[in-house]
Amino acid sequence: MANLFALRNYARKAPSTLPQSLLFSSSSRTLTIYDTYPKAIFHFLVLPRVQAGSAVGLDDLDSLRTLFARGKDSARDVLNALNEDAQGIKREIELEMQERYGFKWPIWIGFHSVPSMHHLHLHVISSDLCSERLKNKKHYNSFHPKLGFFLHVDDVLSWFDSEPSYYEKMIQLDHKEYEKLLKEDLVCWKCEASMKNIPTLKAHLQEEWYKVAKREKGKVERKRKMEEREKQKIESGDDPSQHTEKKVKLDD
DNA sequence: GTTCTAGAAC
DNA sequence: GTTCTAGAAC
Repeated sequence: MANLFALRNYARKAPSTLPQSLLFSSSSRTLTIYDTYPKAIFHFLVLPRVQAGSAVGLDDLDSLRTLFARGKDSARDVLNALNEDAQGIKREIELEMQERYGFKWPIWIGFHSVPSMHHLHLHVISSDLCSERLKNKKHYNSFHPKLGFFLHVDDVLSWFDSEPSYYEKMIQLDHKEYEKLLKEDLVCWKCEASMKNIPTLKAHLQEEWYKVAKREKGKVERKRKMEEREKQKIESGDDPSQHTEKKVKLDD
């Protein structure tokens, strides 16, 4: 059985003491770990660290709810720090996508509205959702980008600049309401097709990702060929920019 | 959060 | 008969 307090224990230690197989990177405000049970090709968790002298303690960092309870300014400060480092992780994933696959695809950054482990954690996950570890409806629906259970970080940050009544409503994070969403029928987040069960959905997600891969690789290949043609034209003295000049003169 | 497994669904 | 889901875990 997984330890529900594992993330809290990671956050309270010096990042350098964590195993290399777990720690991806760290900053003064956060640490980023590999999700132990990744639900996509790339899946990281960004965790806030306790700041020396800060009024926000380990208990306040337990979840979005406890953080919001600590006050609006404190919450905004912690969430901005998480978001900044998550954006950096996203850029690193994109480099790795290019390196390993020759193209990149969307990455989602967000929180689960009802957390399953103690200590606040921001998911940075690639949109393929292709993973051996994605095994049931709850897993899938918790990352569905349009269902509502997965709270995109940009949306959460927008609460701070919205009407106070909306802010107060959103920070309630009614667990009962959000948990209902996990029971919803399986629908492909990309093409909206209904899926009768998990194995069918997984095969479909794989197909959707292959389609993206094929299209993106095609783009790269077409670009390469076009650049090659342009280069050959210039080398053979047939500079296309000269054509424009001649045309202009003819028009005179 | 996962693993295990009974019994529902096909 | 096999696949698949969903709830218990002492």
